[in-house]
Amino acid sequence: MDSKIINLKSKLDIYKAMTDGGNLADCPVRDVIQGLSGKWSSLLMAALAEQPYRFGELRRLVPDISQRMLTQTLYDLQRDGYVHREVFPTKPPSVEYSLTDLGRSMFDALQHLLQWAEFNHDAVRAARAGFDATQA
Amino acid sequence: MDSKIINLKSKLDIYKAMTDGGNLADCPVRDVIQGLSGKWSSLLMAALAEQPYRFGELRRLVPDISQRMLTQTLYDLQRDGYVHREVFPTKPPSVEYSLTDLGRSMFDALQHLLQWAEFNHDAVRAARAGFDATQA
DNA sequence: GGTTGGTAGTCTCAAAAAGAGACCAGCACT
DNA sequence: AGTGCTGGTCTCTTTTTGAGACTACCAACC
Repeated sequence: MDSKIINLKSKLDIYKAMTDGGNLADCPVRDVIQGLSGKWSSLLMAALAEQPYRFGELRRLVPDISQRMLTQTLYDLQRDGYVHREVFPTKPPSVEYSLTDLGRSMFDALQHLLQWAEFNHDAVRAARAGFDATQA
Repeated sequence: MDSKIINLKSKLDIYKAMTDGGNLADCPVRDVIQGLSGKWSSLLMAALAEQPYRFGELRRLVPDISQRMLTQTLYDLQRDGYVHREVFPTKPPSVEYSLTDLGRSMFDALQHLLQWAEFNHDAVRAARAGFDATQA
């Protein structure tokens, strides 16, 4: 009887230890990553890493983003300290977005993933095709 | 008269050149990144990078994921070739998920970003607090 | 032999997020 | 006066996500 109880107990302990020890569920990483895991975040970071852009330029540069999502994603990136927003009081006032130091630092890390993606997208596409074939 | 037309034209050309030349909107990177930009993808990758897990183990390991999203995210990761799914015909059949070589390769790149996040989450939290203060 | 608990999921419905597109005010050029 | 540019906001619809009930099978327990 006890053997089973011990089994169960040790299992729970293992899970608890994992949750505490692993860096999976504890907030710091997730808290930061969630801000970058949006559909447009990495794309806009890549754009702004190249050079500063104005709102309308970004909209034209990424034609399939809606104004609403562009506004909101830039707002989120600004809030997290990656992007600097500067308003110029020209006749039609223009707004320029640029990376902060923190943003550039983060983009350096993100860059690895982007390069991996560029390099291995054939492998991923092949995997998808193969998977879909076996499922059909 | 012509000067303005030329201005407009050159502007359009610039945008066009950007769209073609930049790696922002062209699909290869986006196609791959979108698969990783889900809310749970990087978290599950981190878990499986540590060791293989079974379905129920992952569910307990990440308590705030719903079964639906766990099923679907694992499915997507498997489809993109990052995760291997193996069914063991035990009495209650168990399913083990593990990283493929492609998955490990991708996680190496992702790891940079995760480490950056762990290292800089104080700066990000500070930026958020400061931003929220000025907006209030 | 009926209850409980473990396996890995699916199904349905509500809530949240994203996309599409109208609308705004102000100014410049025609 | 009409058109187009600036950077947005507002509303409506569609998609995605989350919460949780439900399936089916088996094993142990009472």
